[in-house]
Amino acid sequence: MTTSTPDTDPSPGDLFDPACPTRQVLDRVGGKWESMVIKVLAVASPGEVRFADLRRRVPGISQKMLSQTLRSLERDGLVTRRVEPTVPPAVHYSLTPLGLSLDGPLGVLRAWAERHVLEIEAARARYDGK
Amino acid sequence: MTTSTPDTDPSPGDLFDPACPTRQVLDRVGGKWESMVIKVLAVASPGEVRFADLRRRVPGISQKMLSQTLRSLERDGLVTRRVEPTVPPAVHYSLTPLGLSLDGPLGVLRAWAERHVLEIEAARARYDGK
DNA sequence: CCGAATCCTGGCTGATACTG
DNA sequence: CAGTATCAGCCAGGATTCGG
Repeated sequence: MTTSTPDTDPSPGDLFDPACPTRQVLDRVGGKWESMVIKVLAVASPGEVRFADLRRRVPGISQKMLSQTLRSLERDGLVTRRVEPTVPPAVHYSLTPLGLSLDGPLGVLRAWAERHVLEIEAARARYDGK
Repeated sequence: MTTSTPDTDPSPGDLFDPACPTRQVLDRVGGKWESMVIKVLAVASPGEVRFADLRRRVPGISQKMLSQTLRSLERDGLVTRRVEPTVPPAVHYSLTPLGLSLDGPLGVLRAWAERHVLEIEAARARYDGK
């Protein structure tokens, strides 16, 4: 309680800023496919993965969503796209150092999720039961 | 599958399971307001916060979204709801131990976001510029 | 093989108004 | 004060088709 007085104003303002870093990252990673693509690329890292391979490794994703996801990740500097000028063209994707560094924090979240998922499901069942 | 052979089959299958723990957590935390509410409650922890206070501390949220967010967090056992039988009624919210434990992993993500947001924005500007 | 373009739908979200 | 109900708009996401 030196200067901060949580009772009056904890001022966690950064989180509410439209340009808040956490907000931006959550918007990115919180999507339906982003985390899966990142994980697949992280597992393959530092190797590259072709579009069709990627699609096979992410069951259920459509071409559209895979393209879209990859483009947004590329835009944010998390993924590198390399086109091989053959016919038909072969496109390879890989994680940038930045993208790879994100896998750590995601891993922490994954670990938490796996450790507590049973409690969550139990709480959910309890809540729904009443 | 005891030996890991990332080249042939990394089998990250758990992530693709509809009941995948990470998926569930991301679906929860990835929402627009969940992370903010959790952070505000974590800052106040172990104290309680009233509905109106909460609303004041999450600028821009509507009553509807706050109610909805709190209910989903309560359902998953992350938040406790305590009703004081006065007139008018006063409702207090607080983080459960489970909810508080989630603030750690979220903190890791926040730290990563703050450390790398400039790189992301730079990459974005670069990508959009071309 | 890669991915862009189009159409379409369900769910999330916000604004407003109402109840206890 | 706390919460619900209703209506309307937007956008992520899926299916399909076409192009390079």
